Amino acid sequence: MAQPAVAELIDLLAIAVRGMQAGQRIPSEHQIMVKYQVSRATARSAVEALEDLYLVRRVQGTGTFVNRRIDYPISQSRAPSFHGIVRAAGAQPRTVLAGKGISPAPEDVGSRFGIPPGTDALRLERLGYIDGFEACFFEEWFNPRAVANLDVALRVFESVAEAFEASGFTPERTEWFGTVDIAPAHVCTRLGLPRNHQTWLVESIVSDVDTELPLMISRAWSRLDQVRMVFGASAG
Amino acid sequence: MAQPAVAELIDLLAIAVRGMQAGQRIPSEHQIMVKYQVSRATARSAVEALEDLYLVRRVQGTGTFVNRRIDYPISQSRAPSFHGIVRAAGAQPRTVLAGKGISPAPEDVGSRFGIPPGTDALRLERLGYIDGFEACFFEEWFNPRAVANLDVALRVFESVAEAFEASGFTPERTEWFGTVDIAPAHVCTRLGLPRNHQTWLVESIVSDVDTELPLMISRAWSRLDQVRMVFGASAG
DNA sequence: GAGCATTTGTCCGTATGTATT
DNA sequence: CAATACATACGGACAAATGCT
Repeated sequence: MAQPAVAELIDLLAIAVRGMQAGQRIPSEHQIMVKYQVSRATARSAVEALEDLYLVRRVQGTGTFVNRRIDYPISQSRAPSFHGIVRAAGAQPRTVLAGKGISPAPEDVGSRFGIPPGTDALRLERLGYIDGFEACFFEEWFNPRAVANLDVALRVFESVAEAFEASGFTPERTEWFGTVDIAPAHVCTRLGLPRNHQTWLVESIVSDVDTELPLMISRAWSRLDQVRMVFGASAG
Repeated sequence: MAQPAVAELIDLLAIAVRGMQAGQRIPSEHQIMVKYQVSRATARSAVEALEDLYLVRRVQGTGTFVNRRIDYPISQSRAPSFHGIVRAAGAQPRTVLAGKGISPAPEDVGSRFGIPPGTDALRLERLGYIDGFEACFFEEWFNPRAVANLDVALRVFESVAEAFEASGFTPERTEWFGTVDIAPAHVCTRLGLPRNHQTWLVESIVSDVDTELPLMISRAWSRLDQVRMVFGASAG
């Protein structure tokens, strides 16, 4: 044969999947096995390949479903509003508080904020869902010089950006870097991933556009199968 | 058992691999099978997992070898010199011309260059190697208003950036975006990847810093197992 | 809650093909 | 040519999660 049986099967399934709607269920491994006259192992590895291409999402005991992936632009000018970006992509955002604490800021965070070593700062952990699936995990440190009552504000507003704006700030991502890396164990757990899995990693510093006061330092890990980060910048 | 046999095996192998030097050979699947008392399939899928983590590189008929991955920073200020970045990471760069042609520039390229539709422009395809392995594939369009004799210059200098500088320009990446995406078939072939494989994709516009004249528009696909792109920007 | 069928997850053994040395 | 090592494929078995009765 010109190419291995799996490759052929992957092509056929990929075409079929692309013609389906997000959330729809694809044939089970057993059905694929019978229909295409291959062994379970072959059918399985083909479906695994589709998963590697982020075309499907598999749930043990239930089935395999067509996956959707949204574009997530990251640039200087754009404020880091999870809700806004997800909605702009036509999907349903949701965030839940996954952890909270006031504790001494780590050295690198504290020096950015311009606060004495050991100063307490608010730290939030949030979990972002897209269309009901865990997609992003945020770890955020807030500058106590800027947003003393943010804890309260966050209960009213759905996004950090809105909370900032309500406090009279105009948040802007002034510094950032992004890459793909292996997520720490506790992040994998939160995102429902196996250990040592690859994720997007975006670190950013958000400052007030007028005063240049650093408002927040955040780290965000995102599932590759849920979002496609697009990093960019332009001189204009 | 607390966790599946594969997971345990992956951990053990990952630790062993991290303690080895780049290029060294790891035990064969058969040796792993015997040593850890697992089936060939289990040993194999563990090694596949190491490959997914970019820790090893497998060569049929030869063996599996410890892989090295270099950081590849992308930012506004940094000129896109493949050689410089690879050397800075302590690895051996090499580029070869993979294709060349003078043909009418596509519309999006032409409009950026400010040339009439259908104007001929130089297009280069280059293949970048890191430590002897295919790592990046570049597709570059050059502005005929800026670098008429670049074809000649490129035979003298090892990098595009140097050729520009020799022509009196100070090249700077003025606009760019980067993400991870499935590479086109011809790119996968060049990079020695199976079809429909994920790669880094970086598109950038390089302009002269003084005149703001666009010099080059390039698209670069890079193997995830060879480079770790780090995108970033800062207000300073 | 218990029981059952379905579906994916893990694991084993075996055989053959293909590329390299 | 032979040995080695990875690539592909088959078949069978059981575990774990889910959803339904």
